[in-house]
Amino acid sequence: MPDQPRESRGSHAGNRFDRRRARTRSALISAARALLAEGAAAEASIQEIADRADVGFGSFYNHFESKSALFDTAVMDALDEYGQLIDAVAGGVEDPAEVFSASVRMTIRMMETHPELAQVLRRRGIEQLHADAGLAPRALRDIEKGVATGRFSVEDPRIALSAVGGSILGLLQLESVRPDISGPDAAEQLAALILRMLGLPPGEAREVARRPLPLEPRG
Amino acid sequence: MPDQPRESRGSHAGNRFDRRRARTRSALISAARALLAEGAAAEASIQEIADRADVGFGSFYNHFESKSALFDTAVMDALDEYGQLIDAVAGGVEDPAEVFSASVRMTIRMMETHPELAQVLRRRGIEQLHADAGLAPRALRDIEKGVATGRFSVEDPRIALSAVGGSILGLLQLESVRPDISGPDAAEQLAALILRMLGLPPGEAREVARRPLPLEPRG
DNA sequence: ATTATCTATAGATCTATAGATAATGC
DNA sequence: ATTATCTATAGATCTATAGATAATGC
Repeated sequence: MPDQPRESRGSHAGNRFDRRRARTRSALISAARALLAEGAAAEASIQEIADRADVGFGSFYNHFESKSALFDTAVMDALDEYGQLIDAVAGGVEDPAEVFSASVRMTIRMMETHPELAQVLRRRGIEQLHADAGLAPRALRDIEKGVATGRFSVEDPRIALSAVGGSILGLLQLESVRPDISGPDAAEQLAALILRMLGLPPGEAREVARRPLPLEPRG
Repeated sequence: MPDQPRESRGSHAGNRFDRRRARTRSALISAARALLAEGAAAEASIQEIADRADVGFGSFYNHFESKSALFDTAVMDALDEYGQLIDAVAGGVEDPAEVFSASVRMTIRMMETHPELAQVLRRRGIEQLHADAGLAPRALRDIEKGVATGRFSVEDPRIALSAVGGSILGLLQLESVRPDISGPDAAEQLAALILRMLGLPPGEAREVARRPLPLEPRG
């Protein structure tokens, strides 16, 4: 079991020991994220990870019990960051249709604005599609809200969540293998498809999908 | 490089040598498929795979150059079988909307009728979503056909394919983590959502999604 | 005689840990 | 004095191959 610092605080709190510790840990997570994004995670040895992080080999075990523990943490870390980016764009929006539209467009554009994050999402997102924490519960809540207000029309919101989330990951995959298909246009098309799926009339779906984004993505 | 049999024919053709060879190869692929379905593929050693296949360790190298070559083959093999099952159900259907409806419902029900196949599809399907062979080109063709006849309304058929395929994988994932959500009802709901996404009016989407399947799945 | 399979093993990793070193706290 | 990091390494895999064995062809 990795040692715990005497007091656990935010990453930049504590004394110099704590900060150094946090830096090492963060370097390992960053290296793991990069490997995840490259698809090289499965083959990477702990030695390679430590080298990438520019950290002594033994330090690994100060922070993680095993490789898979590190990669699990790195996935959660990436999805947390993803959630924050989405919140920054869609957080204050009232209309559930616009929330989804903005989230979808933002996510697809991440292939260019945040490529590493987008690759992690593409490769590992489906496993987290129904997690009890993170983005999924909020998306579910937004679907239910849309149903309650009559804007959406779906029977089981969890099924709709699966379909919405899966279709986003599908387009990330497409853009990943066909780099010629990309950019705002593909994102708007998908947003319109998803809004139709959720029950908006085609014309309205299209209109919402083309509204200006509430905030440009901030990196 | 694994040796080639003197003549390559179908799996049951040739002399007894060829058949024995084919049996060993097939046992390795089956073991790999089972491991893929269990999610244990990443950690499995060649020794474990050979043991599962009830095959001598060295035989592995008669057939595959590496573990990943075997797993790649096993994924293709599973998706081929998947394609055949889908063809059996949707092959003779004319209406593209009904083709998708039947394919979707059949795929979701595979969680019960063909669990191993469904798990492989769930874990590896997204990588094959835009392959040049297999199911993807046929689905793309059906989308284009639907657009040409006015039944579907989408801008870029490849984006629609991503969304359709991804949403199916999303529901497979949901059923995998929440076994209480399953069965024909979930499958019909997703089929209706997908048809709406492709441009059918909600009432019609629902009607098509509930038509009797052209053929019951045959195992 | 030919070919695939099987057994045994050398050599190459790779993981986990022990102990030394460096950085910081008090 | 305390704590994290780093270096070195023992022991445990794991892969790939060589050579023996078993099955089949002709």
